[in-house]
Amino acid sequence: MALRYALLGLLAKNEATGYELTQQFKETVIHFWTAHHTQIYRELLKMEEEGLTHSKTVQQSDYPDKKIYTITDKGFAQLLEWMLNKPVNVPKLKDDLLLRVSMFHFIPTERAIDFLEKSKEHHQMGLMMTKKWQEENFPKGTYGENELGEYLTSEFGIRYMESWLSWCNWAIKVLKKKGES
Amino acid sequence: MALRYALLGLLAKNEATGYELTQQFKETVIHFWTAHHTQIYRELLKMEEEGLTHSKTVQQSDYPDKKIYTITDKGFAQLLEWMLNKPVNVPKLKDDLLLRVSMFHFIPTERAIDFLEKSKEHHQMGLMMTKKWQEENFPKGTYGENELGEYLTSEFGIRYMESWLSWCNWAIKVLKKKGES
DNA sequence: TTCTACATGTAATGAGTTACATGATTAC
DNA sequence: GTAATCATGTAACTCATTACATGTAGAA
Repeated sequence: MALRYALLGLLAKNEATGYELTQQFKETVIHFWTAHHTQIYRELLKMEEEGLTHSKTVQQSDYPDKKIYTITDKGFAQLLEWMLNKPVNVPKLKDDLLLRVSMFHFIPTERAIDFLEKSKEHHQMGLMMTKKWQEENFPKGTYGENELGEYLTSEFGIRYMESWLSWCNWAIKVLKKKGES
Repeated sequence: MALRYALLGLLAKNEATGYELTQQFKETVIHFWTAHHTQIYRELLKMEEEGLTHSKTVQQSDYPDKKIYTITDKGFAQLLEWMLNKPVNVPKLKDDLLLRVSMFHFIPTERAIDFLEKSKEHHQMGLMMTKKWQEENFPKGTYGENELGEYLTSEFGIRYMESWLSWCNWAIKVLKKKGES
C-alpha cells in the first residue's frame, strides 16, 4: 500500500509521467524506498481507477506519447489521512552484501576483503552523486517551501552512506588483523 | 531466493528448529534481512524437498513436538556456490517513517517533530539491546571461529542506529528552526 | 554499431503479509 | 485472568521481480 503514498507524495509536488516518477525514485526516493518501473505503471493505473489521480495523454512527434498524471483532491485527502492517522510500519531492509558478510567465516579472508572493497566503490560513487545533487538543489542548506522533505531525506542518504563507508573500513581492518594471525 | 541462503547460513553454524531460526532473525539477522515465521517454515519445507536440509522430529512431553533441521552437504555446497559466484544484488530498503519524512512539508511542524521523537525512542531501545547483546556475545571484541560474520554485522547494526539517531537530532533542529520563523 | 534516453506496458512467476488454527505452561 | 513462551503450519492475498514487447533519435 505504501508505494501508492510515495507516488502521491511526488505528484502532490508536481504533475509527472510514470517515466519521470521512475527517475525520481532513482534520484531521491532511493534513500528510503525502491520500486521497479513496472510496479509504478501498474500502481498509477490502479490509482486512476480509484479516482486518486487524473491523467492526460500528450502526443509527441519525435518521442513516444506520454501520460501526465496529476493528483486529485481525493488523492491528496487520502495521502494526508495516511500520513497523520495510519500506524508507522517497521522498516524493512534486504541487504545482499551484509547477508554475505554474516557468513564471512566460511570463505577465505582475501575474498571477504574483496567483497568489501567492491562495495566501498559503490557507496563512494553513490555518496558523491548525492552530495552533488544536494549542492545543486539546496545550495548552502537553503530549501524551498515544498522541498523540506527532500532536504531531510537526502541528508539521511548521505549520512547513511558515510556511516556505511566508515563501517566498511573498520571491517576491513578487522579482517586484515585476522589474516595476519 | 536469498532467504534460503540466510537460513542455510544459520544452519551451517548450528542445527535449529523453525522457531529458533525465527528468533535468530529477530536478534541478529534483523540488521540486514527481515522474514516472517510463515515464510521461514515454508522455505524450510521446500529446502528439505530439494535435499538441502534434513530434519528429525523430536517428541516433547510438556511442549509441542519440534522439528530440528540440519544442513546437508548439498546444502552447504549450494551456499558456498551462491556466496562466491552469484552477483551481489543491490540493497533494498522500505522505511515507512522516512517516507513520511519526505512529505513533512504537508503537515504541521510540531506533528513532524512528534514522528521523529517517537522514532528516536525505538532506535534508542534497539541500540541499547544490540549493544547489550554484543557485550554478552563478544566481550572486548573477542569472537569465536564461526562468529566473525555476526560480529561484523552486529557492529553494522549499532553504527546504523547511532547514525540514525544523530540524523534524527539534526532533523529535529532543522524543524525547530523552521518553526520559529 | 552499440548503447543510452525516451516512454509505456503485459504476463508469469516469486516473495512477503495477514488471518486463522491449536493448545499446554508459566509468569505477572 | 491475561499475556507471553513454546511450536508448527495452511490459505488467501498482495506486492515485487523478471522477461518480453515496441520503436525512434542521438551520442560514443
